[in-house]
Amino acid sequence: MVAQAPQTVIVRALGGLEACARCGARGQSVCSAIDDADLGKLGSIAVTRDFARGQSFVEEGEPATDFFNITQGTAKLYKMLPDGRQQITGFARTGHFLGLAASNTYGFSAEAVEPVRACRFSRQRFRGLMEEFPALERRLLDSACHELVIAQEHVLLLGRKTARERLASFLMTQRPPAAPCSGPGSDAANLIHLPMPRRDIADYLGLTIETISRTLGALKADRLIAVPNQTEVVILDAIRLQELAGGERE
Amino acid sequence: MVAQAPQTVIVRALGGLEACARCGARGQSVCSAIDDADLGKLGSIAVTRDFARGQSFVEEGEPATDFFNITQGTAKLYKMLPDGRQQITGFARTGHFLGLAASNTYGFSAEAVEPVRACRFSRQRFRGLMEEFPALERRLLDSACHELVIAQEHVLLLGRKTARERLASFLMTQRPPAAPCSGPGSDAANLIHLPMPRRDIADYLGLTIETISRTLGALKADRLIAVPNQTEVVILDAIRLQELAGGERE
DNA sequence: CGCACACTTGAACCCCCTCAACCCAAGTGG
DNA sequence: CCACTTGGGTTGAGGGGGTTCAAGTGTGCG
Repeated sequence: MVAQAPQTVIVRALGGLEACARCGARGQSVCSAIDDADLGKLGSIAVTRDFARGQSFVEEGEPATDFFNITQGTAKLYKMLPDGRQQITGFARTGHFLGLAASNTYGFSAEAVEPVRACRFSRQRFRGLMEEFPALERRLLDSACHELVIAQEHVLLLGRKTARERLASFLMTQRPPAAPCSGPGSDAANLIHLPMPRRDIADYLGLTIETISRTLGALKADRLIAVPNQTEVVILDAIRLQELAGGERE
Repeated sequence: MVAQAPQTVIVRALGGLEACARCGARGQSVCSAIDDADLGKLGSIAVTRDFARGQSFVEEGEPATDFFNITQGTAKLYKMLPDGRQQITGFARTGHFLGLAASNTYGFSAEAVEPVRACRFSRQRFRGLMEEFPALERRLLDSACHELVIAQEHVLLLGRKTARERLASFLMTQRPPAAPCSGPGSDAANLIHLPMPRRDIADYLGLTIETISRTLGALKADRLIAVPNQTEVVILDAIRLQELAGGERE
């Protein structure tokens, strides 16, 4: 059962003609495949929804009725085993397109790890739009290929990297995207915000929370990173951390 | 550098008009998106190649110039770390479409684990065909989504399953596809041929060859499987093996 | 026969897990 | 204002699943 937000949380089905044009996430998402003139058609089938931290909006095994596009916040995508073991397959941030599935049911669950705003599209209507705008389909294929590459990198991490290397890899991928205005030595690129708890980092890296804690401590002791508080990490030596992430034996 | 087959091994650029129509892999591959009348156009840009066991035909990091479609045999797709650690991301069999990449370089390597025959398509020309036949692009998107689901299942396996569960999962996925004529209790569905050596199974499951050997022995001792020879496994108790693969604690 | 190669088996080790205690900050209520 | 609770994070001690290292066992092939 997909958790439903209370009716009051439905933000707006209104303003379909403008919502998309004003959307800050547009440039980072598949929606940019549709140009301004036709944006109304996209807006008319989109419903904006807000999800509180901990709220889930896709459940593995349920009928795959909708696509989602994250416009704000972070969600975790995960699979579970019957005895409760959890594996997070990825974190979805602004611009991430969700809901591609091979069958008629979702193959994963999605839950907000910090407040999330997302556009929901009926699968059926979105498919209609794809027929009308081939560029949208092309963009979706690109997106799927990109996710495939990420997933294969994740497979390498889980299958062959040590705890230290996994954490280094994770931190490198969590670096904020380089702002075009900032120089290469910018500090901003080395400040990492971690909206998710240790439990989720562990479930993403195939480790336990204790190992996350200890390994963070070890990286800190080696002066590769600093940990000012629980939700932030500063990269002190990006070069060595990158080598570690890449699996170079030290 | 992509290993080149000797010139003599190029099978035929001839018969483009008929090769695809007679291709046994057509029904299982993306090529079925193109109907008989237009099949010549597909054939005209396809080159059939044979690769011997151990020969590699895609190298991680090299420019992604081609797509491949496996029409016979089995190839392993893998990534490597600088110190030689290897992680196999999947085995490509008949009908598997290869070469989707996010960037202009391949994100993985491919090597034949048994003699492979494949169709090679220039990326550029194949893109042209996609413009002409939207059904081909749709089919490719479906294929990418399917691979994504497989990859996420692989992530779950590597992140959270025990060696026993990993091997059980692997064996269940290696079962031959159910032949439509055979009944449900058919023995054929329980006879597994493993063309790849233990080393490759280990590198796929994130384990070592010793653990593969020992765990196969344990499953055999528990009467879940039989191992008549090195390349074959017989599933004796599909139900319990499936439970084990699914992560039910015993 | 003898070599090569893949696989199996055994013993010791180690990285990470498990279990448990502890810390700390943020409520909550009297 | 402080006692109490709660939940996330850290730290410590001990154990175990899988690795490592090493030897042994086929098995095909010249």
